[in-house]
Amino acid sequence: MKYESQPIESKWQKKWEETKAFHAETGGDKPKYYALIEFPYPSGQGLHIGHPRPYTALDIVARKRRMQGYNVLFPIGWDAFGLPTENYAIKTHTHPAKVTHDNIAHFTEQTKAIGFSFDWDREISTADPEYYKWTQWIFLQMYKNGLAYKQNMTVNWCTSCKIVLANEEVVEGHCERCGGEVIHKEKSQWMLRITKYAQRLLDGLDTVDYIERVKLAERNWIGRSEGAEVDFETTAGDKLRVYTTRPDTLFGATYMVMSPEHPYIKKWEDRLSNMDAIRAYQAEAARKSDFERAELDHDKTGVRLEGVAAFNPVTGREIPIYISDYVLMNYGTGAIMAVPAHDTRDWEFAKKFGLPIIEVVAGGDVQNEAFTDVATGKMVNSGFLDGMEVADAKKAITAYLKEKGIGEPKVNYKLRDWVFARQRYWGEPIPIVICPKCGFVPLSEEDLPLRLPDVESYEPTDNGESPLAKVRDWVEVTCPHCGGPAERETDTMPNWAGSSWYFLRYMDPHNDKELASPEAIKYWGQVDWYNGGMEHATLHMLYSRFWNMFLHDIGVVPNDEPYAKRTSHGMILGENGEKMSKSRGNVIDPMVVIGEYGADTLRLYEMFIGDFEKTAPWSTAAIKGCRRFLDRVWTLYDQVQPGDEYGANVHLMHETIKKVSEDIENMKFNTAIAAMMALVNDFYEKGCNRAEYGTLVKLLNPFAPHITEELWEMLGNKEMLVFEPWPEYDEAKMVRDTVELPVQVNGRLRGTVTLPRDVSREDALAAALADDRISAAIAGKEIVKKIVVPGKIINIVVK
RNA sequence: GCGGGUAUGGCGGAAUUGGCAGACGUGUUGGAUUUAGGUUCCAAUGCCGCAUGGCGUGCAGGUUCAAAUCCUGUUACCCGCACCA
Repeated sequence: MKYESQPIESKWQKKWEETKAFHAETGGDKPKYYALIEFPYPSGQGLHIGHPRPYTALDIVARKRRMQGYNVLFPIGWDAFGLPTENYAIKTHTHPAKVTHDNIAHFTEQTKAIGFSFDWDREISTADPEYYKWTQWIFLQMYKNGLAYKQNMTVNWCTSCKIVLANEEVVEGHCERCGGEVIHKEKSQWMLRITKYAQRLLDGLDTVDYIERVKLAERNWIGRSEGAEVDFETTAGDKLRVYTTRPDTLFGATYMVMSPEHPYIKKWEDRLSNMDAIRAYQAEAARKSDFERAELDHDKTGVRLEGVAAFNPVTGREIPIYISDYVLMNYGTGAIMAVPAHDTRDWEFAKKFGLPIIEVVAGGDVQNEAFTDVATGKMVNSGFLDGMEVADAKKAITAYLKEKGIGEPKVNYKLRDWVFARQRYWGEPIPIVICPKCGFVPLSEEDLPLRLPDVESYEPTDNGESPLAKVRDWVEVTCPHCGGPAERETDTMPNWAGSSWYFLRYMDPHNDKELASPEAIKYWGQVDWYNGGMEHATLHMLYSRFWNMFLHDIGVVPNDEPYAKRTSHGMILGENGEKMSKSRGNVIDPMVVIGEYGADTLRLYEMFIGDFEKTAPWSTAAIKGCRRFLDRVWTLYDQVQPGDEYGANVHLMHETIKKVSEDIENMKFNTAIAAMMALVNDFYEKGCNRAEYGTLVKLLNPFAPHITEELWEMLGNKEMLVFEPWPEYDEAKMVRDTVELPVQVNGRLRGTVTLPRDVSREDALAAALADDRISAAIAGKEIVKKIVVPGKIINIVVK
């Protein structure tokens, strides 16, 4: 009988669905296990060939855990709000809700065809009012706790999407989504105070099991630095405060630079004689996009303030003040002390403007290049710091500044507050009313969800207002506080909102009283294994950890950290090694692959394609090998001999069980499959019995669940394979009686000898010397050294 | 510029407490089956050489009985972040 994937796959998918084989009940005696994949954005293109890679990987883990006796939660849902859907809706004049509904239906059908063991009873969608009710609820709690605030600020404005972007969404001065140019714009925006959690987000990384590159990406993004804030007295009679990580170089500060947006410019207006030039520079800086700033690379520009200067607090010397756009208003204090001898940017600026460069750390040639090495070098030209190492000088100067009241130690973070508003329709409405009398008034919790109104047009407005602003009968409300006329907030939440807490909703998805019951939250606890793309290491991961920490603080969740373990998969590239895209014409459709080879082959190949963590090019040739392997497993059934215990293959059986079991835990899916292939090759050579074949079927089940269920049934089993116990191995049974030892002469392989496992060193050596090839290789030479590594190798050194 | 990663046959990739380099798959070649193609099966397959043998893990050194693996230097490519003081 020939292996035909299609009827087998339909049969078992139907059976799993009918018996609710993968439904997870909250509670019970079994230990719990929560495996999570990043829920997909249901785009119009349908499932991408990249989706099944991480899904299959965690499906393997989930299926193995069930066989190991765990109560497994492996849920699926839809990250349904977002811009592409809205843009498609505009283009086709279809309601985004309809577009989303259709896309989800399409994704569901495709996803189900691959045979993942998701609990479909827990399916969620972030665009469902029953879901976003709780997204809004969390926002209200943040508002009440002072973590949500509205502020007029410079924002990243995508000129193409007509939308404000978070810093995280700007890539090289361009919109992450559409590639349009991003410029700066003043706008009043809702913000979330993630910076308040900067240190906790950093410290928490020490308590979780994330792959190192994810931790690194998060640490770099948070960007903690230690230094000091120092006050410089000015000729205006006030003090200009700077932040520096190198207080040790204070004696070398020969000028100061303020950001063009620094408020002191307004304050000093009357004293400044060159306000025209200053204003012109400010206007120029404001107009510049991030992209233009990056393009200019390191060509420094600036204007000197005429009329106000500062005094170096340790030398007492008068030093000039400049404004320049290389100093950013939103980091530190918006002003710096410039030490050209020991900072590359300051050095470039000083060279261009002819400013003095004073060496304070010996070891470099500061007239030719800034010397920034802090590990070597001693302090010079620095008064009481002279002769000290940099590290000691830092401590000494910081203590001195504190004592004199001119500075103090300070920690800074690159992390910025989260711009939590989009001028778009297809997102969660922000549940706030703006009242002329009472200011911001949050909706009461009973009024949630605040539903999106039905509208005719979703076009963004040219002035940057949300399309919701045009829906007057929705916007105009009475103030919940004073009863007077008021308006709703018309901005919506960014689409990171819904995904920041979805792992909690899965625990109790149909609860209409709470975001999830305390019992469910307590039972499922942390996500045990969360896998997702590297591109989310700094965005989604930080946002959702932040929300979870907040929910922990207000007593909703028991754990500070939501994810116990985080791993990341590599992208699947086109056959030509380039990223898959329509324009490159190298797109592989997973549904076509399933039609040709079956879902089990697709799953197997995506796991076999290479190291799970690395990118891998698709190969139409190589996938055939996986289908061939399944054909061979299928055909082998007819040759199975009777036998309830492992027979001739007993050593290899235990070795393979160990290898597959461990490889799954270490995400080495490719070598797990290779081991099973080698086992099947061995079966074809030596034959196999029922016990051996049954174990192969079990080991292969998480990878290729349909064919293995069918074979399991053919073997006469009544129960589904899904809950069969995972095979166990015994190290003792892996030991063979004899070992084959390689024999080297002078480090070169000259032969092998087969010896009893526990042979003595002397006997092993004697056997090696008795070998014809070995004796020929050492003939007429003096043996200098004999090395015998038991069980590994023999090496004879001759001269 | 800073941070991280990678480099192994024609191709994807194995092998890391230093111990037979190239598992597994693909591709290729030859053979069997077949009217033929496809499928399946058998054999070979790192490179040079008829062969004994020699050479081989980006490159150049080093440590060691023994190095893809450790050390020093260097090159190329990929991915983050990017004027963060």
